[in-house]
Amino acid sequence: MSALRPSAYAVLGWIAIEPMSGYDVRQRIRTSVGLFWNESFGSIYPTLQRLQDDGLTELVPGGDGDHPSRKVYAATAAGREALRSWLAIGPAATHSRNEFALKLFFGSMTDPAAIRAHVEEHLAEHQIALEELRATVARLESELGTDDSIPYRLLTARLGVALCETTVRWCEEARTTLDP
Amino acid sequence: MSALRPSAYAVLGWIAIEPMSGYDVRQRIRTSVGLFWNESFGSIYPTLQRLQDDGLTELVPGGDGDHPSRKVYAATAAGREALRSWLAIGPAATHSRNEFALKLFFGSMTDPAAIRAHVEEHLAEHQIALEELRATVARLESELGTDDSIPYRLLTARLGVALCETTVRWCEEARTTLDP
DNA sequence: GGGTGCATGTAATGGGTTACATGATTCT
DNA sequence: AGAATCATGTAACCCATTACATGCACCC
Repeated sequence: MSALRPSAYAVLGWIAIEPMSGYDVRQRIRTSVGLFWNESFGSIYPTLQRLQDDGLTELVPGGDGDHPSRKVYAATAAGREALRSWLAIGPAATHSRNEFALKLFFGSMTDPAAIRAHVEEHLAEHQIALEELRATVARLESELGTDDSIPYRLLTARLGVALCETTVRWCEEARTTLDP
Repeated sequence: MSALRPSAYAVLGWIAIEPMSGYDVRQRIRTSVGLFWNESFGSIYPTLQRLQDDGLTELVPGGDGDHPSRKVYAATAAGREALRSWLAIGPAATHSRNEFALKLFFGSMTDPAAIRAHVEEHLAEHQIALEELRATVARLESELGTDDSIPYRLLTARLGVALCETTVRWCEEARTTLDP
């Protein structure tokens, strides 16, 4: 029985906040910590199986019978305890694979117009992400006090906003610098 | 013959800037785009073999005979062309695995003191990274005009500085928010 | 002599992405 | 009726990390 990977805790964490399906977990990860973490279905469903086998989650009645294949998972006491101890140990170093930054770095070795286009695209993407994150922050602020998880989720969203704002500002400056 | 991965271009890119060894490539990646990309030896050496097989790099005399095992690679014309076209196509979406952000997000489910400790550690790491990046920016600014690659490397370093500054600021605010 | 840094490489493991496969439901 | 969304799952492939293995050089 090998140790659970961070991916497993990303899934378990959401289930511990609120019982939900694998499909839901994916949506939630995308729209909450999506900037910092993501999981594909091909990872989530096997992970869910593993969590079940280890007794960290359990199936609960799915509410409505609209989607018969839908399976709703909840965290067990053992699951919450596993999560608690994993969260307490120091996080592994972040390793990102930012292809945009890589291509920018080697930008002198291709067409300048191509790099300018990459910057524009990067800007557009981050402007969209920024709007979404700001909406998330506003929503979480209004939900303060309703759930213990909100303050932490808010902090994370605010980090996302701050990083996106910085990226957007940098893109706008870079656009000027790279202007032909 | 499958397509080259981004990793291969990260290696090839540095070799195209200046002929160097696999060991050098690793150092350069760490101290330049390290915040956005990293490669381990276990990835670099096989990649180098692959680049050789594809005729994108070639071995050149190593300069001094101090380290007889040292192999210095240079980019061929074909290598530069492969790099040029890869750089021009739109970068794939960034996917980061930021375990710190993940643990913060689920922070309500563990000891608050543990999360505060994570924030302190995150702050310390980014303060160090920030100093290094500022030194890099200063060095690159002094080297402007000596090489075509400098302006792009400078832009990348400035993005790193901006993101680190934002992270440091966020940590300092979070420290206050999480104060017991 | 010992520790650190330079230098190259291999092998195994493991896990995540991608693509594939299927089917129900809701909305236009 | 068709498109989009909800929903679960499998299989293969790939590749990156990790650990292992080796040896020289330099400095204290």
